[in-house]
This record gives sequence, C-alpha cells and structure tokens, in this order.
Amino acid sequence: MPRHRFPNTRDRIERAAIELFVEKGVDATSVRDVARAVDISEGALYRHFDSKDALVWEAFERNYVAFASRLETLAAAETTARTKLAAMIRGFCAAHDEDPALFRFLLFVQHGQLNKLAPGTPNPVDAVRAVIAGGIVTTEIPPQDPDLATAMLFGVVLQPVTFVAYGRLSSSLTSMCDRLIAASWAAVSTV
Amino acid sequence: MPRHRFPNTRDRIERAAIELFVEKGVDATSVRDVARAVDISEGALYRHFDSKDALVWEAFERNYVAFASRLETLAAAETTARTKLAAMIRGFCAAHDEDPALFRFLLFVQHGQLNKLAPGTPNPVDAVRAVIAGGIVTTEIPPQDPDLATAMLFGVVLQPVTFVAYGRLSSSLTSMCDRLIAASWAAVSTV
Amino acid sequence: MPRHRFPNTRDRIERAAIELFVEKGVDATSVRDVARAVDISEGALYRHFDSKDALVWEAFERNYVAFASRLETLAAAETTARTKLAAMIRGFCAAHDEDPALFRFLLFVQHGQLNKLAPGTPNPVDAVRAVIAGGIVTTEIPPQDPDLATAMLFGVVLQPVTFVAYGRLSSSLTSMCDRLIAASWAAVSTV
Amino acid sequence: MPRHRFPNTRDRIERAAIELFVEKGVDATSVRDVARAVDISEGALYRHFDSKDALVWEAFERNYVAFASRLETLAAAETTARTKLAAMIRGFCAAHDEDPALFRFLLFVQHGQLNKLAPGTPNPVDAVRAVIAGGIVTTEIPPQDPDLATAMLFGVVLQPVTFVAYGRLSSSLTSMCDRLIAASWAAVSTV
DNA sequence: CATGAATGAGTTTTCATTCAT
DNA sequence: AATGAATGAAAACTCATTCAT
Repeated sequence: MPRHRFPNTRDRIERAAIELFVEKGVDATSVRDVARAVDISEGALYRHFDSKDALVWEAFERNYVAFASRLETLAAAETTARTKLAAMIRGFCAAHDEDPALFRFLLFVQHGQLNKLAPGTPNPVDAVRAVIAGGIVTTEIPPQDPDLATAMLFGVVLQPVTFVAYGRLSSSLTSMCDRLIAASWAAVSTV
Repeated sequence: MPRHRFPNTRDRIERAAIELFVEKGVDATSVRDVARAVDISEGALYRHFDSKDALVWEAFERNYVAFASRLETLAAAETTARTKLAAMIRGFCAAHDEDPALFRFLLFVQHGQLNKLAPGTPNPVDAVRAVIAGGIVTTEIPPQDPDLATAMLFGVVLQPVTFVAYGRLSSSLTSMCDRLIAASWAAVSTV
Repeated sequence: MPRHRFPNTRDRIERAAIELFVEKGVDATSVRDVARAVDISEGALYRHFDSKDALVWEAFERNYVAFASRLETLAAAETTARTKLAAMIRGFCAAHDEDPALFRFLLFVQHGQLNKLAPGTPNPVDAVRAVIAGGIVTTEIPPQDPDLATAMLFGVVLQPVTFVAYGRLSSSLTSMCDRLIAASWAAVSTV
Repeated sequence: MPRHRFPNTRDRIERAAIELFVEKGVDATSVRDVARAVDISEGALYRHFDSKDALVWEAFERNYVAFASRLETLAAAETTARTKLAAMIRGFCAAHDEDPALFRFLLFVQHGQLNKLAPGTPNPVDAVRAVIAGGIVTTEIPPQDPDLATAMLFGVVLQPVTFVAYGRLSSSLTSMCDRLIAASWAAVSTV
C-alpha cells in the first residue's frame, strides 16, 4: 500500500536529493539545489521534510534498512556460510547495478550514519558479520576476528564501486560478481 | 626535510586543517574553524594560503605524493610482486598508525581528488597497480583485469581503516598487517 | 449574547489566538500555531479571518469595546466620582480574574492599538478619564491634569497585574481590590 | 575607561537597536533593519554580537543594571523611606527625560526579561521593594504586602510614561515628578 | 606577518497567504 | 467549510574573502 499512487512530491524530492548528494556531497548540496531539481519552491520542500537533516536521514534510513533486509532474505535462502556470502555479494552487485546512485549514497556518502541507527536495526554490516561469525562457529571459516573479516569482505566488494565511480572500472558490478565472490571467500579463508 | 626545524605557522595551519577536515569534513570546516585551532586571525591565514581550496589542495597533494613515493621506495627494495605488495601494505599500515588523521585525509576525505593530479604524478593507486600489472606479466599473478585487482587490494587494506574509525576494530593497523597481506594476496591470486 | 450556544470554530480560533498571543506575543505566534491549537488547517483559518492582522484586530476590538461598555455600565450605576471609580476598579479586578488571558491581551499585549480605534469608540481609558474629569468639575477631586490622574489610576490597577503575570503576586486581583481602590483614590486626591 | 575612544560600531549598533526595538518591537525589528540603521552589512553586525538574542540581552542587561545601581545610589544618599522613594522617583523621571527610548526599552519592551537576570543582580524592582520593606519595618509605611506596594508605586510612575508615548501626556516626566512622588506616597501609605 | 572589521552572496528555515480539490 | 500542497518573500545566520592599519 504505497502512500500515493504515482510518484509523489515527497518521493521525487528524495530521489533528486540522493542524486545530488552522490554527485556533489551532502554539504555541498543546498536545499535550493534540491528544490530546483524537483521544480518546486524551497518552502514547499519543508512541507515534506522537517529539515535538510531530516531529508538526509530519511533518505538514508529507509533505503538502508530495506537493503539490509534484502541481504538477509538472500542469505536466509542458503544453507552454508559460503553460499550465504555469495548470495549476499550477488545482492550487492545487483543493488549497485539497479541503482548506482542509491547504492553509493547508502554505502559511501552516508555510511558514517550507520552508528546513528537504533541498535538492533537491520543493516548490511551486521548482516554480513552474522554470517561470517556463524561460519566461524561451524568451522566453515577459520577462526579469526569476525569484524576484521567483515571489513575485508566489504572492502573487496565496495572498493571496486569507487573505481567504477571514478571511471577506472566499467560500470557493471554484476559482470565482476563471480570474481568478487571468489576473492572475498579467499580473503576470508586465508588466515 | 622540513622547511624549518620548529613547526612554522604554515605547517601548523595545514596540520590543524587536516585534523578538522577528517573530523568534520572539508565543507563543514570553515576557515574560521581552522584559524581558531591555530590561534591566528582569519586574515592571517590568507598570508599562507591563497584560498580555502588552495589549503585543501596543498595539504592533499604534497602529502599524497610523498606517501606514493614512500610506497614506491618500499616496493623498489623488493624483487617479486608478492614481496613488493607485502612491503607496500606494510607501508600503508605504518603510515596509518603513524598519523591516522593524515592517512584518512589522504585516502578517504580527499581520495576523490586523485584524478585532479597532473597525469603521471606518483600516487598510491598507480604504484600498487604497477606492481600488480608487472606480476601478471611475470605470471606471478594470474591473468586478470589489473584495475579490478588493484581495487580489491585497496579494499582489503582500506576498509578496515573505516572500521577502526567507527570503533568496530581496535586502532592499530600494524597489528593486523600480516593478515591483510595474506588476504590481499589470496584475493588477487584467486581468479 | 453568544452567536451560538456552543463555541463555533471562529470563537475557538479567537480564543486560542488570544491565549497564544499572551503567552508568546503576537509576532511570535504564527498562523500555524493558532491553527494547530484549534486543530484545523491553516487554510481553514482564512475562512474565518481575512488575515492574521484581521484576527488580531477583531479579537482586540470586540472584547475591548465590550469591556469598556461594561465599565461604563458599572460607573453609570453609581452617583459620585469616588463610587464610580471604585465600581470600575472592581470591574477591572473581576474581568482579570474571570479571564486573565483576555485581560492581559486587551490591556497589555494590544493596548498600543487603542489609538487605532475609531474616535469616539468606547474604551476603558476614556471611560475612566470621563469620570475623573467629571469629579474635578464637581470638586470631588482636586483640580489637576485629568490625563495624568487617569494614568496614575491605571498604573495602580494594572501594574499589579504584571506582577501577577511574573509570579511576584498571587493570582487573584479581586483579593487586592479594596486596596487598589483606596490607593487609587489616594493617588488621585493627593495633589 | 570606555572600551573605545569614540562611538564605536558596537555602541552604534546597540543604540540603533534600542531605538528600533522601542519603535517597532523586538520581534518586528529585523537584523537587517538594525544593520541598515547603522549603515553596515548584516554580516558585520555578527562580528559584534553573537545573535539577535545576544544583542537584545546585552542591550538590556548592562543598561538595566546600571539604572538599578543609579537608583540604589540615590536611595543610599537619603535616610528615611519617604525621602529614599522620592529620590528614586526623581531618578526615574530624570532617566526617562534623558533618554526616553532607553527608558522605555528597559522598563516596557524588555521588562519581562527581569526574571532572566542572575538572582541577586541589582534591578530597579528589588531596589524599590527593599526601601518599601525597610519602611514597613521602621513603621514609616503601614504594614502591608511589600510586593503589592512596589507594584503600585511602579504603576504610578510608569503608566504616565505610556501615556507620554501615546501622546496623551506631554513628554517631560520631570515636570510631573513632584506629583508622582506625592501620589506614590499616598498610594503606599493608604491601606 | 598579523589583525580585526567589513562585505555580499549564500545558507537553512519560517511565514502569511493562496488555491485546486 | 475544510484540506494540504504550494509559493515567494523575508528571517537569522554563516562564510570565504578583502583590506586598511
């Protein structure tokens, strides 16, 4: 049951904001920039969001939690740590290729907001970490600091995205996905 | 080779700026913030830097190139791709632990400036990429896209730094260094 | 003689506005504040008042004139200047205690509007002044500037209200009423 | 030892602000209005005051406390409650006639700020109240609530100022001063 | 070299008011 | 009557930069 039938102003604002935030950064994007992109007045924007901060936060939180849930669902459909991680990495690649701007907003522009989420809220970092920690328990993955393993896996998957963003890699993450899965598993398994 | 034996005003400005840039972001750091941190007037700052942009750029470029040279020197002292990469990763870890603020400024806050460097200027990305490309030529490293391999290696090394920054990992990168070397090599070798 | 037996929207708006105006001041009270207090939309408020200024003015004028008439009626029932003034001061005290917010709105928040009333419109200042001027003519009150005498009487009666508002005096004016009457008469008689 | 030799910008801002605040009210006076009156930019004003609130507060506090001290000095030079009060009322009248705008700013526009002063700070209300309370102790003044007596005295003295402001009385308070003294004493003595 | 006052454009936000539904 | 989205002007405030001293 969507809030409105067709792309409403609120969603259009959020969308334009995400694109500008990724392009220029949050601080360098003014409320005026966003309003212009949506072709409404600045005042009208405040009917839909209490403040610029609220706009940033709401654009982040909803999508971030949704992405985490998506990852969790993908993992739940698999049985081993290895296949769970593979499914999740495929989820990262698919999400990136479906909507690179949103992906970069969530994982780069606003990733520092992660610790502002209410504790226990689903998030991609904890989703991956839980699978890795589980894999260590079942000995599928050698004993090690699960946080470090999580960091390395994120690095293998996300750093190529920044190379894409700066034109050093071509834009489809999916096309590299098998490689990212293999490399991630190797990184996590080699202690 | 410092310009003066004791920190001069210019260096104190650059130092304070880097710390503020890392803490709050470049846009959110005002010239006033920097001047206050150094306890000089705003006007005085302009005796040393033409503009805020110039301050940001000079703080970035000099240190970034110096770091790249350091990495290249470390690599040059080794003979195989594997030992070159290991030495460079040790260089990353050492640089981070010596000066985390500078490291994060160069590799995160301003990494997007990389493509504003004059082509051919030494930089860490090309330094690593060159070794990987060489290793592929000598068959030490399996054939693959050297940019993707470079991205993955950077990811393995840098992502843990962001986990350190957000308190998810303890602060010494050096203590994880051997692990990062092994994991990087595994990631790069597993195609 | 209320327009309707139960408070209609217009009256509820006026009432809420008066309370907010007294609490925060007219300028600091937004149309939105008023609309929220009455739980209607901002647009709806404009069905009942042409503008914020009109709301302020109508809330003032009607009640101010009504209060003046009430004072005049009280005075008319007495025969001497002294008893007329006493009756009017009792009227002030009763009006305050019945509805302190309205009283303060009329006599403090908007008292500066007094000179915007059409000349000849009944108002408390002229009501009191007329009795004092009459008392001077009949020699009940010693000869003096009737405006100054009016000012002093108003001061004796109204200043305690501000002390009540700031918590320096307890809230019932009626309980001090005899004292105010005696003091006013003394002030006006001592030349 | 003034802060600067000649009328400096800070003082000119404060002065212009007081006049505008009295004329239009604090809320209705914008920072732009003040800056224009002093013929500086809005930004420049913020070099001298942290905020509009700070401007209002600093303009109030310093002058209010100075006025209170002046009253206390006048009272201290007299020996009886009656002569102390007379001296203070002369002080009110003189202060008004010297600078009506400042007087009205302190005693009307911002009088509600009184309870934001740090407890124990000299202020006109407490100065008058102390003399009245003392007079009750020495039986110069009949037993009564000293707060009510203070309120009435303030009323007798201040209400004529509002009548001056609205053109109902001529502008010199000093010319009415003996009358105000007599009336105040009568009001306070008649219980 | 350094200061501190000044500027003007820009920021986020609020507000009274309008109007299609 | 009522709503809620929209507007445009104005509010308070910040900022990079300049310049006389």
